[in-house]
Amino acid sequence: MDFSSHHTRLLQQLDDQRRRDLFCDCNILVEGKMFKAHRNVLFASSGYFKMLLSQSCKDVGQPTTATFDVFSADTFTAILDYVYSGKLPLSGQNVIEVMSAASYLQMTDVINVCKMFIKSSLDINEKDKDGFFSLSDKDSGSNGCGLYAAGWRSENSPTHAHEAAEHGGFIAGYNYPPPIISRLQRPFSKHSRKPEYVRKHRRRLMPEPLTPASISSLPLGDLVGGSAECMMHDEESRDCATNEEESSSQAARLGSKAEEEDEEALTHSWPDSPQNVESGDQDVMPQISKADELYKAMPTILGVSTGWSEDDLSPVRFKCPFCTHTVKRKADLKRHLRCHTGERPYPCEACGKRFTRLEHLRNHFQTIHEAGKLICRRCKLPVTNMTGRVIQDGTRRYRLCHTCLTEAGLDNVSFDFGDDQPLVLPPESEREQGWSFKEDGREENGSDQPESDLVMHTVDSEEEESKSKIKCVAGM
DNA sequence: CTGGGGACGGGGCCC
DNA sequence: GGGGCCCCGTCCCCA
Repeated sequence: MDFSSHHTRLLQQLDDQRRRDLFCDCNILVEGKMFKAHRNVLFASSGYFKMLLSQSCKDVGQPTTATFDVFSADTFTAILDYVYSGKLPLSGQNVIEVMSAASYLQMTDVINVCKMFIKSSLDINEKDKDGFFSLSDKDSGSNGCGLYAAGWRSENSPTHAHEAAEHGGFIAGYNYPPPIISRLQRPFSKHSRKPEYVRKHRRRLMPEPLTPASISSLPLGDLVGGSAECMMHDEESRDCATNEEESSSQAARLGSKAEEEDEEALTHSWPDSPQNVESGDQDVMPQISKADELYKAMPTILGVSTGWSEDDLSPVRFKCPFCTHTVKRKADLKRHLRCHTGERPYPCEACGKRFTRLEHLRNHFQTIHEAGKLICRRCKLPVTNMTGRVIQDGTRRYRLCHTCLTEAGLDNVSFDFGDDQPLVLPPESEREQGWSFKEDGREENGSDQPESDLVMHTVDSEEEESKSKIKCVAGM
């Protein structure tokens, strides 16, 4: 007896009943469009509905009606289809809104799949050596469109994979329970005006990108608007190309890898794109480069012809797929993408704080840990080693003039910061744990050879001090 | 409560 | 393309 297909058939039956409006006891009104569903199915699929239906459980005999205005009917259609089929039709155009809606509805597995879709589309995550799922053009047919399946996955779910292949997409399988998303990336940028929540809490959020809960609290328009606009030139991508063999193999690999890596991946950085992405949007990006691989993996990042203008003689600008921002250079786009991915490849060895750029790290280190500013922190007057001293306060260093030292009662304290006395770094466990970034296959965080190993150089004379620079042993 | 300053993020652009 | 510099905007802290 084939037990493994039982739940599949059961789900198909329920889906059939839903489509025929049989035994539906829950009405969901989205943007004026009425959806019928079974409350027990919704209850089991969504934390939101679980709460909603729990509160209205006394009225079991009466149909429950829920109204949503925070996402579109199309989005809810995709989600409802997923609930009743385990297959999630994702594309670059709907993934953000689906993820946002899933966050609102507290459907963690859907969020996971969306997150993986985005991550794979970005292809920033290091291509796993043993074949971790990556949505390259080759996989997705240069369209960023895939058919994901999550949940209800049997141990050997060839049915889904096969169906996905038939749909021209591919399958991402999950086993229940899906891992809890701990972090998501911020799909905002300076130019797609950040929601008030993000702007107000940016500093607090920076070490940890948005959580699903926080995303759900964000205005949907901010999530959707930029994305939708950015995907406008993705018309040709609507046709999901097929690659059955790849789809199946990817699905199989993903099924085994996704669950164990998902949580980790969320807290990891998204290192640079893989080296072996093959096909791409050759019409737009004929050159093969590291950045191209990223763009190929996210085919909506394309050169956008904006025409010639007085201010900009360059006929092509590169458009961010997550916001309306365009840049002249691909390298600038690559840099810009970090503000969406949350990638922070440059950790401060002193305090663990991570930065998107080496220059930011350098500035931070010089300012915070190297007492690089030759001004008295207290009176703001210029200070030299002759007129003041360096004070070490934890991992912070700053300068005080002799006057302020006296006033602070620190004039008799010995501050002997010789060259042989490096900044005392906090234990690894106490440092801020953020992204663990890999580049060129080298572990950075917690490894013996970090990418940017900052070495403190304390000098005596100003002349030497001016020469004192942060030494980035590797990567510089 | 408010204004100033520090720290930081991000864009433009040069080398 | 990467590194770096400059500039500006935002947020937070503190007086």
